[in-house]
Amino acid sequence: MSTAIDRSPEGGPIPRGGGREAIAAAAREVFEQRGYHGASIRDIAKRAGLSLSALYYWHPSKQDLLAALIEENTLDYFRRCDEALASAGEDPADRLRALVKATVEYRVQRQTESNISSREWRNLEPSHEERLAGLRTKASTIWSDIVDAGVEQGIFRCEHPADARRSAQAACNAIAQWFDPSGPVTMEELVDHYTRIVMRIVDLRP
Amino acid sequence: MSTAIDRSPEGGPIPRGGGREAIAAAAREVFEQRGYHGASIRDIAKRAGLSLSALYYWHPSKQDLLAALIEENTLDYFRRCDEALASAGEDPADRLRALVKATVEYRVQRQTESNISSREWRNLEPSHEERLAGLRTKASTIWSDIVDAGVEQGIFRCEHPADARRSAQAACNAIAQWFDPSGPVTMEELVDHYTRIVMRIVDLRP
Amino acid sequence: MSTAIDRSPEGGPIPRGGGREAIAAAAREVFEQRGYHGASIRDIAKRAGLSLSALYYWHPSKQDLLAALIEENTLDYFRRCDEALASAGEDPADRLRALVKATVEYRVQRQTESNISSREWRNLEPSHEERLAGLRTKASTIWSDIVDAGVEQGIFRCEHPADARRSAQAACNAIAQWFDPSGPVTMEELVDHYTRIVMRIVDLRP
Amino acid sequence: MSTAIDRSPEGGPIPRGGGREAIAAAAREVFEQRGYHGASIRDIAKRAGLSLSALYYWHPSKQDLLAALIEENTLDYFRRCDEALASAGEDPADRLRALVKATVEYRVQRQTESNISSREWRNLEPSHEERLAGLRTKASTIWSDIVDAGVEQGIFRCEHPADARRSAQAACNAIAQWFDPSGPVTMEELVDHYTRIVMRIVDLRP
DNA sequence: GATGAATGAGGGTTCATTCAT
DNA sequence: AATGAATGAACCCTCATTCAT
Repeated sequence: MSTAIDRSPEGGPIPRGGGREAIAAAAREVFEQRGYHGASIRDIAKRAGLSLSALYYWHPSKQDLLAALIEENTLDYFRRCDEALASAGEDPADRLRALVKATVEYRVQRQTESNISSREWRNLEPSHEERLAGLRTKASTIWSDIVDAGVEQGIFRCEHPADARRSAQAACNAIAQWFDPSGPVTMEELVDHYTRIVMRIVDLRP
Repeated sequence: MSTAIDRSPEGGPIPRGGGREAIAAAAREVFEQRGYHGASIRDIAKRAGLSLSALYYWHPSKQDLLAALIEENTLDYFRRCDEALASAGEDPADRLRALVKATVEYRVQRQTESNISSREWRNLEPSHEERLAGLRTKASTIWSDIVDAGVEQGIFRCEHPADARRSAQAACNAIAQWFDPSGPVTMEELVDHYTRIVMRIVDLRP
Repeated sequence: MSTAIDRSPEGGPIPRGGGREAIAAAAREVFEQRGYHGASIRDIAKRAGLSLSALYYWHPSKQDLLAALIEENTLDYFRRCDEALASAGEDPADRLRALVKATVEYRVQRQTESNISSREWRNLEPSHEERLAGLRTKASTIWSDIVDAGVEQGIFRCEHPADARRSAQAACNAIAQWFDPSGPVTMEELVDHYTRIVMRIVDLRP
Repeated sequence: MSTAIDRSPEGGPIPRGGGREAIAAAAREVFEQRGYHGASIRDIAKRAGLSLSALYYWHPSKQDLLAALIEENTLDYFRRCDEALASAGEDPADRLRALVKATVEYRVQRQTESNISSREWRNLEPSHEERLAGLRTKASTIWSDIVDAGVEQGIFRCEHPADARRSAQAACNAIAQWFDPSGPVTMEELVDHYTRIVMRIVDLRP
């Protein structure tokens, strides 16, 4: 239901807290809907219920805002992965199941953040890209470490672990693009489906 | 027919044949590098070695240019798919192998076009989006028809065909994002790898 | 007399010619009146009777506009000096008289340009400053060459040629700041007065 | 009394005594380096080591800050002139020597202040300009009174006292623009040089 | 087929200033 | 005596687009 204030085409205004977080929340939505270059800083400010200049009080530039968002999202995802893996034991199959579960859940619960992170990396300027390069690497190694271990131990029989890893990641990441929270599929079901798919991709034999 | 050679990855205008194709070629590169909103019509004209107004002689607007590109790319991809499927027989496994082959080859040979199509659909304005909606649908059904047939016939044993189809597509489409033509992997190897992966995703049992 | 169009607080609009020169003329006036940082590119466009974007069609930036103006002014001044000196013979006293005449006339006839050049050098960004550094040097040497020659030949008896040169230049340059074209003093008188003063500064003895 | 030491030519906040003077010192530097319109009140606050709002506690606006600075500088200069003239006797030549000495010393010792005063008068808004108009006048009459007296008494033989006065002032004032405290010329030498030059400008005959 | 010149809207950003605390 | 947070106006500049030629 739209409010009297014309600031939000859908979902109502977002007065979730003081400046900094209100802006971040608004930026997440606008960046997701319009993309980095299609998003105007004025839209973000309006959506946040703040003036244009207030935005600059909290964030030095549109770029920094994007970089901050991406960094925050990525760290949040890693935190979830690390927690899941910490209680997953040593077995590569168990670890991979935990990683798939953490990833699918993140893609579903943090759909907006997932889409921003995957689409807008390319719009980071060199300085930020370099600063965050380590995160990109980790996003790959967190998967390949497990897949490689499983292959080494003979648990996963896929012949091309690199492509298997890329396929598994691509499949899980794509969820954020099409998942409809109001649709019939639950997150638990998705976790189940994608766990099976990924296990077949790496060719786990029982 | 445009060749693989007429691509200049960085800098320098492209004094290809006549206006229309020069503009399309330039637009492909600029849209891929900067994204639709990040790309300026001036950049495209400059890259095409033409004046700004010449561009408007051939294309009525930036939007139309994008829509034309996406449509062209998609039709090209479908042509390849249709050809491959025409000579593939009736067996769902054979047909899926043919589709994977056509898709992987397209992602490798038409990397730029692939990336534009997947990234920039969202920047089509409603009128164009509606006009091209059928293409989007076909991009799914071309896969799901085969997967569903295979499942029905008991050839593919995957329990969740919709998710299997999405995973297979996501895996193949992602190739355009990371493939490095100067890297060690050949297209033929990729076709082989991804065929195996997709067959495992749909759970083909020999 | 002000016109119906509200674009010029004084002096009426300046439709002296096509884009480029109209802008330069407007920029000269606005830069002189408000200084570089105090001048807004919008004011300049309005004064030139053009849109804001037309200005950018002709000049890539406010900085370039300033640099172009300064360069143009300075070259114009040097042209006058060179002509005057070319027909002045070898005698340092004659040459200095010619230089004073050329300078005073330029300060009077090109008052606006003179003031911009002297005040706004400091607002040139490094790249432009470096490019134009040679002009700055010449503006000094054109004077000091003559003064030094006169001192060497015993014609000028001033003990401190460097300070004499600086004083003479400062005196002549200041004219542009206070000269009132509607006042009682004519340019010819000024040339006469300042010639005498400069001759005394370098201590010419008859 | 402020000393010559409390000047930090580049960078670093200035944690001098209390707010008011810290701000004035910072403003002097920033106004000199960037000019009134090029200077930002934020730069000044930062340089003063204070918050933006603290600056507004002490000075009601950027304009007032500029006016206060100019007034202070000018009064300081006049104080020095008056002291010098008070102990100079009645002879116009002696008085002129004293004025040159006081002026050159001020231009050298208060280079920043000199440059602000000469460059930024034009950026005073009408109300302040009117209030300080008397100071501008005095800056002229303090020189012309002496020159005129000398001419009347037949001590100075220059034919055009007004231009002589302007030239002398321009020569002395320019010192602040080029003087390099780390250079080879001492202030005492400069006083000597410029005294001779001014005496020749007014055509003192021994 | 193609151009040079121009435009109005909007881009990101900085400004001097204010106000509750 | 000083601050952090916020504002509206204005900044320089770039955008997609148009139009007479």
